[in-house]
Amino acid sequence: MEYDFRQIEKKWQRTWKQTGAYTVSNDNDKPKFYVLDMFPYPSGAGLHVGHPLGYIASDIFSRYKRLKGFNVLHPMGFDSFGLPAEQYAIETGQHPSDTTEKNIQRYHQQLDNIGFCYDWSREVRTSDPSYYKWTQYIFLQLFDSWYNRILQKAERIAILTAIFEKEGNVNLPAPGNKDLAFTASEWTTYNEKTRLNTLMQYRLAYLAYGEVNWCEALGTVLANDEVVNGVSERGGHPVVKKKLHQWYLRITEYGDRLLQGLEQVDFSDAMKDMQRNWIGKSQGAEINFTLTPPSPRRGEGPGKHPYEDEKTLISEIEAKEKRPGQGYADYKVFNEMSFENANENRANPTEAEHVLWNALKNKGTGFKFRRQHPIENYIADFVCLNVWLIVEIDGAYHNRPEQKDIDRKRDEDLQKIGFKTLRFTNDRVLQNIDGVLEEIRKLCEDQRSNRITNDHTGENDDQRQSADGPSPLRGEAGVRVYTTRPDTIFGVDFMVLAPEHELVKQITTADQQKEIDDYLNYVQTRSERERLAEVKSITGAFTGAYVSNPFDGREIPIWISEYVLAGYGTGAIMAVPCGDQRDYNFAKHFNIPITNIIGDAYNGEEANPTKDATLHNSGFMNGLVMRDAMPVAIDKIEELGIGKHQVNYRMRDAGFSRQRYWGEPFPIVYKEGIPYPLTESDLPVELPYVDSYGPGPEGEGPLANLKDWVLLPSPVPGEGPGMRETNTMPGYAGSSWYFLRYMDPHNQKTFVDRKAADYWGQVDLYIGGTEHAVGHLLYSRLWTKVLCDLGYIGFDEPYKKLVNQGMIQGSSRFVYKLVVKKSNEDRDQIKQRVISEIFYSLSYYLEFKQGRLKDDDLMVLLNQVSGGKAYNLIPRNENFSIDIVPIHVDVKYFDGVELNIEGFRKSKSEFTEAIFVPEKDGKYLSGAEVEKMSKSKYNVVSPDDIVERYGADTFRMYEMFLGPIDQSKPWDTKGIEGVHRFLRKFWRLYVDEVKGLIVTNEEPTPAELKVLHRTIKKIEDDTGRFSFNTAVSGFMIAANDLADLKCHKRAILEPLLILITPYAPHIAEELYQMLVVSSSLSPGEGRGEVPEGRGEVSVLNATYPTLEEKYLVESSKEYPLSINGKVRSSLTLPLDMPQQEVEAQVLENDVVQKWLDGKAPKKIIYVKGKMINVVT
RNA sequence: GCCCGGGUGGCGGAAUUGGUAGACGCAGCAGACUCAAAAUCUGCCGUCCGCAAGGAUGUGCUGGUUCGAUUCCAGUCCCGGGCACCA
Repeated sequence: MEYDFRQIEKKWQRTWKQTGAYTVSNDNDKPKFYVLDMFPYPSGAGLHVGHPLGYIASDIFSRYKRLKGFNVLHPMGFDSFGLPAEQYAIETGQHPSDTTEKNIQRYHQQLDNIGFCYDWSREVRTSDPSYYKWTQYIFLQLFDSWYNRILQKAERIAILTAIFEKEGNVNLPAPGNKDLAFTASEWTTYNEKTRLNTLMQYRLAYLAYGEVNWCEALGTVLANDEVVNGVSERGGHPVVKKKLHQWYLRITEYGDRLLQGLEQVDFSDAMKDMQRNWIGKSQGAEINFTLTPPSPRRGEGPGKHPYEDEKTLISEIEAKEKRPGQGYADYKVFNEMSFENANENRANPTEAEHVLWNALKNKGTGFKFRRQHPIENYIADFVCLNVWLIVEIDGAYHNRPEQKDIDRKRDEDLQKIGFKTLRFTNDRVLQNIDGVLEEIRKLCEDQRSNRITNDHTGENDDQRQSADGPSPLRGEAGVRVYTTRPDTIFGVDFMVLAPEHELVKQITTADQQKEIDDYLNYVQTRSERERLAEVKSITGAFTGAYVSNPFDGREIPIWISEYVLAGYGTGAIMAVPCGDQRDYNFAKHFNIPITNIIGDAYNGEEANPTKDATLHNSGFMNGLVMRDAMPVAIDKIEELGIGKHQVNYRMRDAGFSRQRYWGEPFPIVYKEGIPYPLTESDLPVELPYVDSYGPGPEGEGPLANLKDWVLLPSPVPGEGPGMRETNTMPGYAGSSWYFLRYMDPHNQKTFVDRKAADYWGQVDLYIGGTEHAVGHLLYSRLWTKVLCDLGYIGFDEPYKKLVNQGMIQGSSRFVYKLVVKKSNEDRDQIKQRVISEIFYSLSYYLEFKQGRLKDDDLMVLLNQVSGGKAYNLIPRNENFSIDIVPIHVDVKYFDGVELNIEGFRKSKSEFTEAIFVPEKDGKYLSGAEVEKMSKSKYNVVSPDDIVERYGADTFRMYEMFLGPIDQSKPWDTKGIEGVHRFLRKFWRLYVDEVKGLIVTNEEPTPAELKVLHRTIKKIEDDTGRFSFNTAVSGFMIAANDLADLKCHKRAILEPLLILITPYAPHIAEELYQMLVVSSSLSPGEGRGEVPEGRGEVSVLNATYPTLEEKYLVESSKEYPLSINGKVRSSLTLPLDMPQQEVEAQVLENDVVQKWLDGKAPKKIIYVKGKMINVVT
């Protein structure tokens, strides 16, 4: 009886399906084990042989664990929302749900062919409303949560509002806006809109107006990890920054926990490093350097204020006003004098100011005002810092046209910083103080709402990176920097601001204005891509302004440069050229003198970023090692009140909206611009069916075109109309929690029952590719932590162990085509002309490229194979030259590297008449190269073809045999023969072609038992450590040994079947059934066909054989006998022989005597059970 | 540039704690069976010298530690992956 894998595999796949062999119960006494694959996106191309690698590994492990007595959950599903289906829909007009369904069918079939043990009754599809209902539900939970930094966990919004009512937000600075501050009583005065806007600054899923990665070609925004080198990860389209209203997940709040969680999970170091890198936590200090007034000493003269010329005018007016000096103060350039002026003015208010102040100071508006308060370059009459509102009272001179310009400029300047100015005339204040107050109050409220909502400015939004609450000193004049090296503060030689930094326009001196403007222009004209593509060049400009070093008072010039990013830290750095290479390069380029604070450690030619040098020129820190100086510096900085210890993260909050159709709709409705969550009973918000997938108006998604769907007459009974959110969720939404749904896939009440979640718990083994290191894995970890904090599940890391499978690369094949070029023309104009399809075999190509074959030689060869027609085929004259170029050919036309010429001829009409110049032995050989498997390289191998030709068991074992699971390796179809031969050999241990089953009940010999138990040990060890390739070789060795021993004994062969079941389940089941139905055997007796439908006894549920060490115990060992470390001979000795006797035996050995040549050895090294070495 | 991996026959790879380098398989060569083919089986298979016995050499390169190094240490080159002006 032959090994008929086709019939066997089909039969058992059918049987297992019928008997529900893979159905898993949540109610089981056995210990649980959860094995998960990263579920696939069902693409139109189907699976290639690279995809199942991880699935096979997890399948083997699942089956192994099941045989070892575990209740194993091993599910599969589809990540079926996503861009490609939509792109395909745009191109072909087919609805994504149709193509997705079709693709899933195909995947199903392909996966089933390979014989995986998935419990398909638990299948999930992220695009199925019954699934995404719960994705939407979890989104609502994120929306209804905030991160309590004190308790380090997510809590419900209701808890937050309760706290606000009690104590305002003094202890809970808003992560979305660190300048937001209000008291309990202020909170109680807030209207609904203000409250909701305030809460939005805390929610874990929040809406904000911010800079996003906009991809025009895809018509959507992309998350940071979906942008690679300034272009989209999918498709490589350009990505630009754009400001849009977007949903975000506040992942930055979880930065620390995501970092700490890595300590508890078993991921590869590379994977952990990638995540740590992405999170990018750094410790340092934020320091404020105060601006120094322009000083004549520097020979630049005082910075000339644009309105200095107005002095005459002013004095004129002053004479008429009641208070001399006041007018001038308005335009005074900011310096220390401002404070004096302010104090002076407070003492001398005008009458109108006095009246208004009395009304404002006892909170007549409900908002706190200050008077005569310096703000940047100006002094405001009245200001409410909470809502950024300035109130000015204007005297008569403000009516003059010149003054109006000045006022407008002033208002604009303040507007740029964020202040709104409200102006009243003296008369109005004096005549209608109540009306003025009401107007101020109203504007305050508006300002408050606006400020709360509009503060998410994407990349410029530094508050989202700082976990430590509000930063000091806003509005105080100075340059705030973030540094990880406060110990180097005495080495600061200049400051650098990002070009976009808000201070730039305020501090630039008149002299430097042009230079700065030119530089800003230059920066603006450069796209993101240019900046990235360009080799780092040193550019920058000097602002003309200075700060002083708080420790030694040194004046430090302020520069701007592209190399400082607006989006990280404070957007400004203190440059220490002796310790930072970029600062060094910048200093050299612009001739800025460098201060050395590390003595000999600095060689003057490059920066030295060491932390181990001793500090010089560093005031009170002199003599300290830098590493130790850091806390000293921070303490001092905090003591002086000029800064504080600060933790920064590189990671940004995750954008959560896409302007696409094929994704989860948001369960959100807008009323008067405010987003409201729908209730659970409104879920799922089903994705409406559309016919066109074009973008909506103003960067909105396709859903915005569905007016009927968008407009809700009355979202909540008894309330006004609302508009649906038209964005959809990104690809990672559904995949962030799918592992939970498998545990309880049909639950209608909740996304996973707590009992089911408690039973299955963490995924014990997760297998997938490294490409999800910072995307899916990080988001999935975040969701798990939130759901754990909120009490839905009892663990906060989803995946206990992660194994990354490597890529299977394609092996491309080339043929070498002759082309004729016109050679006497410009390079660009060379016209390639194909006279006929002529292909040279590999060796000619190589020799031609090495110059060992010339054009004429090629012609001679061609003449031979074409029967003397070469010169008819290729018209030759001196204007032409010939060349050979490699072209990709589909691997299916090759047997190894030999071309199947007939098959190739048939593949395309132009090849039918092709001429081949073969090697001397008549074979046409191709070139081969290892490349990524892809359609365009014609090197894709489909698992379907392989399974059809060799069977699923062979395919499974071969994929494992290729090499270590986590390594990338090329596919080589030829090599599969070896594994297939092995399985046939394995089969022949049990079944004879003629006699049928030949398994006997004879007693096994010690040698046979040794083979079995050695194999048990090997397979258990190797499977346990995911070394599947060596396990397969272990099976081969066992089969070879047993065949040599002519062993056909049931006592050996039955346990062996169970061992191989995880790897090759079909053949194992077939043979097992034969053995089971023939319980008493004599030689030659055996059943042939095994009937279908026998589910009650199955090798899938057999008991795993137990290793018995006693069969492996050896009494003697053949030792390698080496002399001076080189093996010269071997010597078999009993293992229990004492050392002295061993040494005596060794000395008697002929080979040893020969090498000793009569001399006594210096030493004999004897390692019991390992080796013997004689040292002469 | 920084951070991780990795360099072993013609090829995929093995050597789990420092102890016989090249398991297992592919490809190749020689042979058996066969009218023939397929299938199967046997032998050889890192390189160099040698008929052989045997010897020399050999895990990217240069050193070191050790009785003994693919394995540990230092330096260096190359390949792959990740991050990339992150202060």
